[in-house]
Amino acid sequence: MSAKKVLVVDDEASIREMLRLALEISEFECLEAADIHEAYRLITDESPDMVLLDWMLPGGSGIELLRRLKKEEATQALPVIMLTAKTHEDNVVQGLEVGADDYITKPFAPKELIARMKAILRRSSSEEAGSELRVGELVLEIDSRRVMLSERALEMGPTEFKLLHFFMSHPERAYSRAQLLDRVWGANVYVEERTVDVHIRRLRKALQAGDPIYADLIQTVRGTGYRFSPRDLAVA
Amino acid sequence: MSAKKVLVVDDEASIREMLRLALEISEFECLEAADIHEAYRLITDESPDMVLLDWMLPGGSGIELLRRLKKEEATQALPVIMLTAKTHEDNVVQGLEVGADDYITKPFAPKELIARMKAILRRSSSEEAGSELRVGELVLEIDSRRVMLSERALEMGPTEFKLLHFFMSHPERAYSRAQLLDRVWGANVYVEERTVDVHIRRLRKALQAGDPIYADLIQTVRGTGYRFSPRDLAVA
DNA sequence: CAGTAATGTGACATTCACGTGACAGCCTGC
DNA sequence: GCAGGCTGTCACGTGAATGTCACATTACTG
Repeated sequence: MSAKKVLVVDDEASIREMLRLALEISEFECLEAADIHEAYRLITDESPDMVLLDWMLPGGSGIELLRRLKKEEATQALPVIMLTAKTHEDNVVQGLEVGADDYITKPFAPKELIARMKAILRRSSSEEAGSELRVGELVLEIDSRRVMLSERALEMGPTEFKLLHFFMSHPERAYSRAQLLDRVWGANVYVEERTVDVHIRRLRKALQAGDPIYADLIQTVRGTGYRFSPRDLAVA
Repeated sequence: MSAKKVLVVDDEASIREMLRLALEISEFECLEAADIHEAYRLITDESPDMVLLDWMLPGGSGIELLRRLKKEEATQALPVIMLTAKTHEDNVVQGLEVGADDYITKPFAPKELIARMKAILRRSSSEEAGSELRVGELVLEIDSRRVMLSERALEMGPTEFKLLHFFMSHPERAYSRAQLLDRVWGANVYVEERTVDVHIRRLRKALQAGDPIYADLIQTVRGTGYRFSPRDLAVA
């Protein structure tokens, strides 16, 4: 994998310097911009893989840039992490609503930032893989929001679809109920953990209706949670 | 989730005391060391989940310990937060280069320290993902929570999995039943020491089901406890 | 070689996690 | 309004996992 380009947008030179250091240690290529105008130029000229964006910037707050990026087709998919000194929930919510992929409050540990960046890059690179996910005869069509099994459509609710989508994007890995709630239902939603069980049940039922073998794709990991395992399908 | 063990390394008793207080309020288990030698002993004996390390220490500065920890395979992944009174960029950079996960300058708010600790633990526990432990044909897949032996999955309960995980992370070393209870079951859990024997038995049985040779990986050290010894596998 | 302490092992009761069906509230569209 | 799909929660049943014991077996001691 070639080095990823990261654009740092912050008006304080010392912070840019610190980030450059941290990024280069982790083998990212680093671009810097001190204001929105410069940032926008670099984005179009250099097409970085990710943007680290300060909330407060001269010549317009960072969120304006974010809004602009998300409005334009070409830059919509560009991952953005907001950097903010503020901890108020409002800002976080506002940032995420406009489309930031993550936010991190100053001061932060460089390593944590790097970790989040990697997580986001991993996600975005695996998600652009076509508009459908496939496991054996099972095909999840993201755009049409349909699931096909051996040419026949499977019936399932929106939650089961999202759950299956998540599982198919993250195979061979056990997730706790809490993690699933977080990733599928979304954070700051409170529902009982056992609710996951019920939706797992519904999803299994839907898969089973298509082909009994495929229900075994979703395995229970006792004491932990669930796992989607195409690997064991071939064996069976 | 069992309480995380944190080792505090500082020569000033008052600071250790303060940290112990803060940590215990936040439900961390706290170990203390006043010098590098003691710190190193505790790290190998108690294998804490994280180290808070003072920069200036008698008998060698903290950074020397850090360097040592990062050089050795067994302790490389152990998260370290540097505590320092100095604010010079140099030190920070030096600390991060050697591999500290974060640094924090005195005086600091306990709350901030705790917050950073949690952030780092969250990361390290999820970053352990993707990795796997391997001994010969035996592969412990951490993120999928499975144990494979010669491509076939082994059946075992959660406790046996944790036990094996611990053993594979700490090979060639004998542990007493008390130590195993502490590490695998978690501190402040009271069960009979002989219970360990039973789970050892179950684990051996699971390994044996895969390949009889592999049951010998777990050796009895009479009068002491048990040892996981891949070394003797090749010999046999 | 007997005696004793330490460990192996099978069985068992209990606890606990999970599967499952039922149901009430909530939307949405008719 | 009501019909129907979707959701979250609960209660109940079941089987797995756990901890403990009793007894068998093995290793040390003198």
